[in-house]
Parts: sequence; structure tokens; C-alpha cells
Amino acid sequence: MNSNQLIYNTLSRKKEVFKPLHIPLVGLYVCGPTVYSDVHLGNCRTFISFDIVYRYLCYVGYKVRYVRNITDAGHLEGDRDEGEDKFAKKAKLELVEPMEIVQRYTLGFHSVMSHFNCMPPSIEPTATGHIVEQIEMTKKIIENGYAYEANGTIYFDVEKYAKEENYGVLTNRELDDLISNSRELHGQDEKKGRLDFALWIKAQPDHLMRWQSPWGEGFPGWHIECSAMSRKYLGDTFDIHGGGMDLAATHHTNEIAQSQACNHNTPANYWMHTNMLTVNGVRMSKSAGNGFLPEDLFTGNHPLLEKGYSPMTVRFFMMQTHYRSTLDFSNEALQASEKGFKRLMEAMKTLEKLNASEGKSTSNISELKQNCDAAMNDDFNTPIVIANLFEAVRIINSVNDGKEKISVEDIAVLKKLFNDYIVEVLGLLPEETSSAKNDSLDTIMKLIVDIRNNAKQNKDYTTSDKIRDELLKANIELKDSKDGTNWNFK
RNA sequence: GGUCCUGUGGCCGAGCGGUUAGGCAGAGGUCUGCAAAACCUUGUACAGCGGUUCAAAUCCGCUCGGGACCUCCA
Repeated sequence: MNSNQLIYNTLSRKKEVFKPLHIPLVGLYVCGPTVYSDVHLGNCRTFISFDIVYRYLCYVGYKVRYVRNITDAGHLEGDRDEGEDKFAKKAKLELVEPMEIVQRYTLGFHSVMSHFNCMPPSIEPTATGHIVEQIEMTKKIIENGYAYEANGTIYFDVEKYAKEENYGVLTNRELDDLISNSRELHGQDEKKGRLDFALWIKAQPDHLMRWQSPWGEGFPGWHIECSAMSRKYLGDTFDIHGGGMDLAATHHTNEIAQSQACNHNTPANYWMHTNMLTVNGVRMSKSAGNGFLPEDLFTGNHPLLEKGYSPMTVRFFMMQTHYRSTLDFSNEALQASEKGFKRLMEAMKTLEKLNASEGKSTSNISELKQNCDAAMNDDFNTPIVIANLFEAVRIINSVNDGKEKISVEDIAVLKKLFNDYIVEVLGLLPEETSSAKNDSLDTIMKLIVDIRNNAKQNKDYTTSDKIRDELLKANIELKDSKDGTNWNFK
């Protein structure tokens, strides 16, 4: 375990030394998806980013409890209290039960996460499974005087709270600015203040998802679930709370207010926010409609995509950018990553059969591992890690070409480096495009390669080239080397 | 309008006071029957204008671009 981990904290807007509350335990909460439609890539980027955080903290020896919720209740469609519940709306549209929608998209979400090789969180609580906790928290906030009831709906009193605490801590905003920038209250509005938000919402007669509460039948408000669930599983104050940047201004700001109002302490010490994903410079979002689905990306079945890219290529692509920078999707960039990733994985295979030489290595191998550690300690700088891995690739290939030397010990160091960083920390797996590669196919290919090599020896290049060209049409690539001919799927 | 982020070579993308980022593409070379792959060499980039400093892509100011949040979204 190291004590020089730096994490950029949105609260202070700078990198801070990470000091967990209860070493070696670490509590990590990440806002999960709302499961009323397919996850899109932006969501994936956030979850992949935190997958790295989780993996790395585990790698250095912390015992991490990673909680990521599933939002399957609440969330009004519009900003008006009489808006429809997202699940109910979609359900009516498709004539199915709300929980059927929830189930379908939860399964889809899990499937995508596993394609991207994201580790499942330690706990994945659902909002509907924690109605009691949300009601309890709401009650406590009312008791403490920071919320009021209006016609069966409970509102959080932001202006009262702001007199005692800094409501805009996360995004560094003044209350007056926030107020003047918010919408004016409508005449019939029940809210006292413009910034007040609902903790509990009274269900209209036709509302499908509803629960009994001290204030009548209703459903939880927009932000309370994360406060209630993080508190339940990680405690009143825990280490890291993460999510997409778009959540900071509203969702996380309100979470902090709720927790303060309930427990009188800040919920999390470190707030981490991942940046947005853009397509041709524009933010990919559900409402903008410019988001292709992970599935589209894998198949290439989308007007914006020239071809499909494998999940691991996409994961690698995302890691070449720091999580706090925006990441722009383009075919060019994706194709560059595809080639780079392939080269990295080829080197990993080469490493397995690399021959050690007498004496010392010609390159400094142990330095690479130190560089990778330092990069990850510096706010999870995966691009730097990858740059160092490519230095290792260069060395491996040079040794393989007989242009550099490597000791037995250093081969072991490199193998460990690759396993630790590529597989464990970055979560990159060799893609078995060659999963189709099986024994009988291997035998067939060996035969074909033998025939071609015979032809080559007889200088019958017409035949040998024909074999190579035709195989290439079938996406099988032959490469001649000193040690014989290798083949792989393109 | 308010709060904040950002502008790096053909493209993507690190760095954020002095030292080679890296990937992809390009050029030259080695290898090869030819390819492919691999390796070696190579490009002398930091929006513009000022300022601070022995030293600035990196700090400060201004100008001009981009973007996010302030409304559901990761």
C-alpha cells in the first residue's frame, strides 16, 4: 500500500494526497445508471474510469468496498413536480410493467459492462430496494428542520440550509447566482424556494410506481437514493464518491446537502468526476440523440462509424485519455487505438516465448514498473502508463529481433509488469478473435503453411502468393519470419 | 449572463517552469523472392499579443477560438 496516491478532488479543485478513513479499507461510491433505456457510451466511460480506480486501489492492497447503484425508481421526466416518472412513461408506451423495463435494461447494462471487462461492484443496490432507508432519511431531515411538507410532497429547504452550510461547495457557486439562474416559481408551485428539491414526491393517481410513506403514497425524489444507499453501506462519511461531471452541479450538490442536513457531516472526503465524451466535438447525451450504443460501436452499425471496434479496443482507446479530459470519438482515433492495442497484445504474446540472454539486459526494465506506479499514483494517469508499456513493447520486439539483450530475471519482471498492468490494473484482455482458433483449424493451417513453404522453396511464388492472398481475403494473415510462418486472424 | 474547463506537430493525446511523452499516419533504412510484421532513424508542436523569470507549452494579463454546468443525463 502506498501513501503517495494523489486524487484530484472536485471539492478543492486540486490534487490531494489520498488518506483513507480506515486503512486498509476504502469506501467507494459511484452513481450508477438509470435503467430506463440502453446505457450509452458516456455512461460506459465513467464506469470504465472507476473500474480502473477500483482495480488500482485493490492492486496496491486496499480492501475496497465499491458500491454502484442502479436507479430504478423516481427521476421525474421534467422539472415540474407533476411530471411523469420515467419508468411509468416508458412502460405505458410499451405496455409493460415498470419493473419489466428495469429488468431488461439492467441485464443489458450488465452485459455491456462485462463486454468491457469491468469488475462488478461489491454491492449494486437498487433504489426500489431501499425505499425504507430513503423514507427514514427524509424523516430525519424533516426532524432536523431542513425539509418541509407541501401537499404530500417533501421538499428540501435549500435557502435555510445555505444559511448554515455552503450549498455550492462542489462547484464553487454563490447561492444568489444559483437562485437568479434558476427558473421562476410558477404561481401554483408548492415549493418555497426556487432551489428547493423534492425528497419525496406524492404519487398522482395514474402513477405506477408508488410506495406507502408517512406522507401518503408516493415515490422518492431525485437525489435521496444515493445519499441513503451510500450511507447504509459505507457509513455517514466515506472516502470516495464518484460520477460523471454533469452530476456535480445538481445531483452531488444535493447529495451533500442531504447528508449534511441528516448526519451533520460531509458524505465523502474525495469527490471524483469523469469528463464527458463527445462525438465530433459535441457532447454525447441521451437528449442530444447523438449517442451510439455500445452495441453499435462493436458492430459498426451506425452512420457515424466506418467499422466496428471491439470492446477491448474501445477500453484501450478510453485509457489513452485521462479521465478528467473530454474524449472525442472519431473513426481515425479509434483506428489508431485499434492498431496500437493490437501491437501491445502481440508483444505480450512475443514475451511469452522470449529467450533470455547471458548477462545483463540492455534496457532498464525495473524503471518501467516504477514509472507505471508513479503515473497511477498521480491521479490515475493511464496515458502515461500506456506510454511506458509501449516502451516495454519496443524492448520486447528488439530482443526478439536479436537487437537487444534481456536477462532471465528481467523477463520475469516484464511478465509481471504486463500481467499487473495490462491485465489486472487496466483490465485489458487479449481478444480471442482467435477463439475460433481450435485444434483442427490449427492442423489445417499447418498443412496450408507447409504447402506454401514448399512452393516457396521451389520458387513457385505464383502459388505461394496465391495462398497468402486468398487467405487474406478470408481475414487470415500470414507472416514469414526467420523462425517460420505465423498466422493470425486479421 | 454566472461558475468552471480548454486551445499542443497531419490526427488522437500526455506533460503544466529547465529534461525524449506515447499511439496512429508520413519519410528514409534494416530484414524479405515479394509482401506483412518487427526494429532503427527522422519530423524540431505548444491559438495570438504582452508581462514575470537566468529559464515558459507550463505562471500572470489581455485578445480570439472551443466546451461543460446553471434543466433529465455519467
